[in-house]
Amino acid sequence: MPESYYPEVRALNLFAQMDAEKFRALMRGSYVQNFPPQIELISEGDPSDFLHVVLSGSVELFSEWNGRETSMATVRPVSTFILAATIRDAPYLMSARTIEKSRIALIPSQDVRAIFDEDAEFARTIVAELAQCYRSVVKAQKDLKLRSSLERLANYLLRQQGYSGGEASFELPFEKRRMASLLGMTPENLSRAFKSLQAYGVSVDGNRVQIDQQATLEAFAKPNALIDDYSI
Amino acid sequence: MPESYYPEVRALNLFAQMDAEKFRALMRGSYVQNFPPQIELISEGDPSDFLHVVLSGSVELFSEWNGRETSMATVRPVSTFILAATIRDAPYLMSARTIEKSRIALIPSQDVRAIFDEDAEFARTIVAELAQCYRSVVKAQKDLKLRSSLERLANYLLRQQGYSGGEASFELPFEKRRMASLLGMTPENLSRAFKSLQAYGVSVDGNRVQIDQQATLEAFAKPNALIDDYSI
DNA sequence: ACTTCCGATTGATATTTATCAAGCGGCAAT
DNA sequence: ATTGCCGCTTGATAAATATCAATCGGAAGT
Repeated sequence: MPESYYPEVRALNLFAQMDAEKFRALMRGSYVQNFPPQIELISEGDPSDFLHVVLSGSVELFSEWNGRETSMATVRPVSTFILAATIRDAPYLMSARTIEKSRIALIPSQDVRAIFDEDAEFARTIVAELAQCYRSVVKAQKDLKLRSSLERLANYLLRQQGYSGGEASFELPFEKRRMASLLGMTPENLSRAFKSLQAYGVSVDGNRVQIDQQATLEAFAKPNALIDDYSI
Repeated sequence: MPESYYPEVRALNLFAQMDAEKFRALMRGSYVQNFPPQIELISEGDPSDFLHVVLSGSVELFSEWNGRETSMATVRPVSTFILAATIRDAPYLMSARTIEKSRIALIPSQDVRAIFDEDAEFARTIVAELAQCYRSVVKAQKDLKLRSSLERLANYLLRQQGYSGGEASFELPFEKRRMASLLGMTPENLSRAFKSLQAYGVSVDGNRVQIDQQATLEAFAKPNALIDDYSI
C-alpha cells in the first residue's frame, strides 16, 4: 500500500492505538482499492486471505443455499468484515458485494494473525470488534425469531430514524428489495407491510419515510435495547 | 475456588496453554458450582459479571421479547457462554438456564479482561473461541433465513446423527418442545414435520430417531458445510 | 419527447406456519 | 393399580408469508 494511504487507515479505531512499527508491518502487504457498485468481493466458501475494511461506500454480506439468496448484513464505514474467518483461518461463511462505489482496504489475514500475537493493543481492539460483530448477529437472530415481519419492519424504521438524526422524515439507506431480503421477507410483502404501517402513521414516498405518530408506532414496535440498540 | 478443582478447569482448551501463574490468578476469584435442572443462571439485560463455562450437563440460551420466548442455542461441555458480553463489559443479550444437573465454572469478567491483556496465549484462545461462537450464530442465521422449517428439521437430524456416531438410529438430545423452539417452530409444527419426513425414511419413537433412507433424506435436506458443519 | 428497462406495487391465489381445542399416553406420586 | 400431570400428537381453522402474474411509474438513454 502506498504510504500516502497510511493516515486514512491509521485513523480507524482498529489501528489508531497500535504500535507504529507494527502498523507499518501490517500495511506493507496491504492494499486500498476502489470498487464500482455490484462487484462481488468475496464468495462464501473461499479461503480467507484478506481481512477487509470498508473505508467508504457500503458492502452487502449475503449467503446462498439451494438456489436461494438472502442478505445477511450491510457493512458501512468504518467496519471490518469476515474478521472471524480471518482469525480462525477458515472459509468465508458469507459472500460480499459492493452496493455502491466503495473503497476497501485489504489486509493479508496471516499478517493480522501475526500482529495479533505481537501487539496486545491491537489484539484488544480486534477482540472488541469481534465481540461487537457477534452481538450484532445475536440481535439479528432475536429479531428474526421473536418478531413477525411487520414488527421487524417497524423496528427497522425506528432504528433508521435514529441513525439519521431522529427527525420524523428520513431516507431509507438502500433499495427496498435489499431491505426486504435483509428483513427476511419478499419485496411484495415489504410493500404490503408498509401499507399496514400506515395505520400507525407511517407513510412512504420512494425512499423517503415519514413517521407522523411516533408514539403510536413505538407502541406497536416495542423497540428493545437488547435487540435494536447496536451501540451496546 | 478450591485448588482441588484446578486440574479439571485447567484441562479445558481455554486454559490449557496459559501461563501457570496467570491461571492461578484467574482461578482465585472463581467458583465451580453444581446447579439442579431448570435454574436460571443469568437473565438478559444483566451486567456481565462472570464468564460461565459449562463443565458438565447442558445449558440453554434463550431470549424473550414482548411475552414471547425463543431458544437461541444449547451449550454443552466444554464451552463458554456470554464470552462477548464479558469482553465488551456489556449486558447479556441472552438468558441462560440449566437443562439438566450441571457443573458451571464462574470466572469474574474483570479478571478475564485483565488476564487477556497480560497473557497473549490466553488472548489467542479467547479470540479463537469468540470467532467460533460468531461463526455458529451466522450459520444459525443462514439456516433460519434460507430454509423452511421442514428443511431445518431434516438438516438438524442429519447433524445430530453425525454427532452420535453416524448410525441410522440415534437419540435426540432433549425434549421436542425445546427442539421446536431452537428450530424456530411450534411444537405442533415439529410434530407434523416429523410426519412429513416419513416420506424420506425418517421414523421417530419418543426420542429415538431412525433414518432408513439416508440418501433420500440427504437429497431432500441438501446439507451444506457452510451451514451445518460446526467444526469449521 | 419517446422508448425502454427495472424496481415497486397490486391483486389473486397457494403454501407455510401458528393457534386453538381436544385427546392420547407415558410416568411419577400416592 | 389408580390418579393426575405434562408433554406430545392430532384435527380444524386462522393468520402470516410466498408465489405468480400483471401493471405502474420513475430514471436513463435515444
